[in-house]
Amino acid sequence: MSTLDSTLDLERFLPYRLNRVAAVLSEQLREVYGRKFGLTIPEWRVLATLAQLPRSTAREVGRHARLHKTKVSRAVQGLEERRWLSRAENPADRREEFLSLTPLGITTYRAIVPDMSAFEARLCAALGPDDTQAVRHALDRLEQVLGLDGTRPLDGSNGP
Amino acid sequence: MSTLDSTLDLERFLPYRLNRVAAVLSEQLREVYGRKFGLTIPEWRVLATLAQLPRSTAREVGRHARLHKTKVSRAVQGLEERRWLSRAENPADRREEFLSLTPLGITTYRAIVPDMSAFEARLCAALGPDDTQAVRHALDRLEQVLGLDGTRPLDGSNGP
DNA sequence: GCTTGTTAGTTACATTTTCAACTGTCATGG
DNA sequence: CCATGACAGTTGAAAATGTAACTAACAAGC
Repeated sequence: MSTLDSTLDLERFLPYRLNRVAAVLSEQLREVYGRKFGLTIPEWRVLATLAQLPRSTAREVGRHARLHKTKVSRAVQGLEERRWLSRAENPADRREEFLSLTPLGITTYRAIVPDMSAFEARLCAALGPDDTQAVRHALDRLEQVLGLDGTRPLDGSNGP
Repeated sequence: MSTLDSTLDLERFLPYRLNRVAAVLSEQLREVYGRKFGLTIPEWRVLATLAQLPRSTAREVGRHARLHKTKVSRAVQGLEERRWLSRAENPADRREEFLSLTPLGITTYRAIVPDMSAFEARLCAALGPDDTQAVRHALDRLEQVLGLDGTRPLDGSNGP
């Protein structure tokens, strides 16, 4: 099949395949939280992260959600404008602020979650239980190898 | 661990995990073809696709590499400016052009491929043979479920 | 020939993302 | 105290991307 000995077949190249699959899923998901709730991807991630880890700082949110600090900063602004998030300066270190979802933000989040869960459930149903498990295992390993499993130093970004 | 019953744990959410893994790989790869050769992601994909399928049209490249036609158009412009690619109008249908890599383009491609292959080889080595196989299987299934395995109608984009 | 509809590819414009420089705060060491 | 350097977060300008409208070419029916 190769025209050249040194040809790389994109269709078999793991990073490319991963990316393509992730891009399709991302796009489909954006239908849910984007079209329906007017959220950008970083905004949704910040929302979801704060629902899970209330009173995080922007830096912590970025580290957890793997968002560059500028994305976090702008997402926080957007969420704050919509009154879905509030800030509280940390008196012990006035450089940083604790971020929390407002009741309105929590309500929005709760309205989104079932859609997201349903989306994942459909995906898993299509895969079937064995292959769902296989996908999870593959991700476990990839995360370990890439140092994404939490046991890692981490530079504070996910590609800026 | 959940603060709310209706909390979605991002760390366990498949689309999010896939995305994060893909983002890290992408970022690391861009070090190779980006920093070293000044290529954008679409440019690299067009280059790789044309190395594999010479004399494709822009549309064919886009379909194969899953790039929106605007990305293909701009990538082709960029590659042409660098004299890595040339166009030849199809006389049978003057709307489309056959795209080919120039000798210079092929040289560049051949200079990149070993880096890419080495990158993948390192990844697979870190995973070990069994888990590499597991990752490939997981991707096979995901591609099937998402209709990315070539057996699909396809709308000509990968998210524009 | 002359519609009408479709397709390949480009371009214009708005939104997003990136990158670097910046502000204000903390920590350390003189 | 007051450097010096590090760090949290913000901002502006440049680059990339997404969307839609556009041009030019084909194709089918009249």
